[in-house]
Amino acid sequence: MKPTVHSIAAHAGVSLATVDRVLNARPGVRAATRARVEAAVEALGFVRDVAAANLAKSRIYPFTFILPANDNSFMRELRRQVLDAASRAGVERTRIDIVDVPAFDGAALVAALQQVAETGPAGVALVAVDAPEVAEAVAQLRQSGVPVVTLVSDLSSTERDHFAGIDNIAAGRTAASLLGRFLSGRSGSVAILAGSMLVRDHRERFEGFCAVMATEFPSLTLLPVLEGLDDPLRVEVLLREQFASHDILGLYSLGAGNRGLVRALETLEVSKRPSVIAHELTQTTRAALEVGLVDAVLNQDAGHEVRSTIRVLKAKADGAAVVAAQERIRLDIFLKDNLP
Amino acid sequence: MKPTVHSIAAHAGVSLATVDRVLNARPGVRAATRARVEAAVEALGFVRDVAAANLAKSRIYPFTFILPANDNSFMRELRRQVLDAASRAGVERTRIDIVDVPAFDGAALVAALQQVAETGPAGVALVAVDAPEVAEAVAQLRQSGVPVVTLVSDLSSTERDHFAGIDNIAAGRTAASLLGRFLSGRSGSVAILAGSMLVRDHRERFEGFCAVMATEFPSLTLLPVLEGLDDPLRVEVLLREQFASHDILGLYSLGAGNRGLVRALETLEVSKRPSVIAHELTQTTRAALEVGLVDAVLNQDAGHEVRSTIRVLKAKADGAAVVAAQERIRLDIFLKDNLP
DNA sequence: CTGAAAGCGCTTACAG
DNA sequence: CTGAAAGCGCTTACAG
Repeated sequence: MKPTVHSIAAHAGVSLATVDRVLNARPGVRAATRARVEAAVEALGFVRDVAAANLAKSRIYPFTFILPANDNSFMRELRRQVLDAASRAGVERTRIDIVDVPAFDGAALVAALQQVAETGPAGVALVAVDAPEVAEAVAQLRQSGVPVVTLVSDLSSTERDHFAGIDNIAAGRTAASLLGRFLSGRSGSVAILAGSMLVRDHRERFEGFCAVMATEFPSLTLLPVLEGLDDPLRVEVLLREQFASHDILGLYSLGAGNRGLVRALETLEVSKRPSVIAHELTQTTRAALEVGLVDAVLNQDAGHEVRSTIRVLKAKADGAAVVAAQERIRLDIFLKDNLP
Repeated sequence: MKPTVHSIAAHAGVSLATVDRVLNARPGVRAATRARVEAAVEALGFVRDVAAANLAKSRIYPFTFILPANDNSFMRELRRQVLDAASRAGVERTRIDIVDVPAFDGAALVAALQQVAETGPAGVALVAVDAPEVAEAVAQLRQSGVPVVTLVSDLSSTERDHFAGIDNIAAGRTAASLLGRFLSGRSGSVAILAGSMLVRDHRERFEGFCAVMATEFPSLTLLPVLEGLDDPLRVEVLLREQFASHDILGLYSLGAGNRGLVRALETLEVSKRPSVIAHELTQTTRAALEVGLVDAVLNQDAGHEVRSTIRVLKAKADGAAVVAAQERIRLDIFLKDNLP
């Protein structure tokens, strides 16, 4: 028989209430009594049944997701996944609230964090803007005992409990490695299209991409980064200008706004189309893969990120262990041959 | 307030015991009474708290994994992951037993299935051998109400509740697509190394690979498949023979025994080494990726497969829904740049 | 500082 | 065919 609070109480010669006080580190237990209970826990190898505890507490975990009001496919998908999780909230004893903030706005994020703190959440997830004031607000939240998970885009500091997102440096390196091999041995120019160099995930992809290109594919020349601000129209204009002035062998689109990318590619004669690697599997990039306008799509699974965030927040709230491998967010690589 | 069995009992004017009988479809309830309870469930939108039910039942789910006693790295890893899950079994209310069977042996698998059925499991997972008698044994198990999940290698028939494994045709297609692009435009021979064409996953990878090669890379010629039986020694001998008689541009290793592959590759001068795609990230393939002997490794995450199997078996045992996207096993593509 | 009793939402004998 | 009561493993007022 697995030991229960009853076994512990009997073994330590105390009541259930006292066992509970010790197990939950509540005050008002004499040191000697506490020691007896702890000894019993140790001796019997007691491990508490979280489900039973939650039932007794009628516990539900109020979690808040702070999401940027960014209107691109990926963020819409992320939001959809959070709503999806919210719809399962009943079964999972969670309540999931979404708070919207303007994108790329550290001050707004800080304000949101402070406001959310008031509501006494059991955990908070946010798409971080990598700024010191945000790190500070997160640190305060954590000091008040609220676990915090960064989602998709991380903070530089270690001031969060967990990051649910991909390794963006590895993503950039992988893009370079694939593109370099697709262009094997050829010499020429490679275009790079980013959203904004102010966001950490874009910066990291860029960094990884350049590092591998420089060391492994010296015959390829990187053109200056185009900042498309994830805006399809702007992306299209920038690319068409670049296509007009350079022969492009390869292109790495490391941000969003890929509708503009596709439109620009379509203006090129087939023989002049570059090898292209883009990020995030959306309707647009999927269609582009299928017709061969894009060669590979690097993806992060928003559903996995959201479910993982919830599991981690729950575990942290309970002081329980996390299955690390389960929470690692993979870099998915899609060719037209392995689309889901 | 969420409705509970008490709300239902009150609404229907019956006792808790009767509510329970109806909810669990137990006999001994008059049709009219049953209807009243069902109406109450419907009216109040009741959904039962599985955790509370399991607590009341002191339920643990006895699951059995039937694993081939195949001594290769992947199967060892799969077994390790099952043991890992077994070590968390207490917390998850499961008990996990492993039954060993000889590899590639349908008759032994049938015998194991029948023997496991005797023990009254709440669910069974097996690495399937794709034979009619196995399908039949699985069908019988399911008819007795035991959910069955195939793991890694599937049955042709639909006689199982779920398959926890990758799409092997897509894997083969992806290998061809990558290899074809890595060799862009060049003409020459491509070698294919399989374990055994008797196993469904290897056959499917081969099929997908050939299909894409034929339609998209006609300048590459496929050499006849080498069957290495997942045995490193045999693999090495076969490959060295082939290297002696042909110039090889590319190589797809779709089975195991990759220690032999690496040894054979090492005998070639650097300039003569082919582009290589292999399966399953193991110590051997990881090291080969890192030194550049292998260009890409296609992988299935054994940990994910095992955890997914357990979630699905639990859900099936409870008649609950599965989060489909969560249970999809991805084809991981590893270059040396995105190793975990 | 400590304990007895009731309760979380469900199930299980047992009695009728 | 139906119900009252006890119990699963834990927590929570309340009383002392």
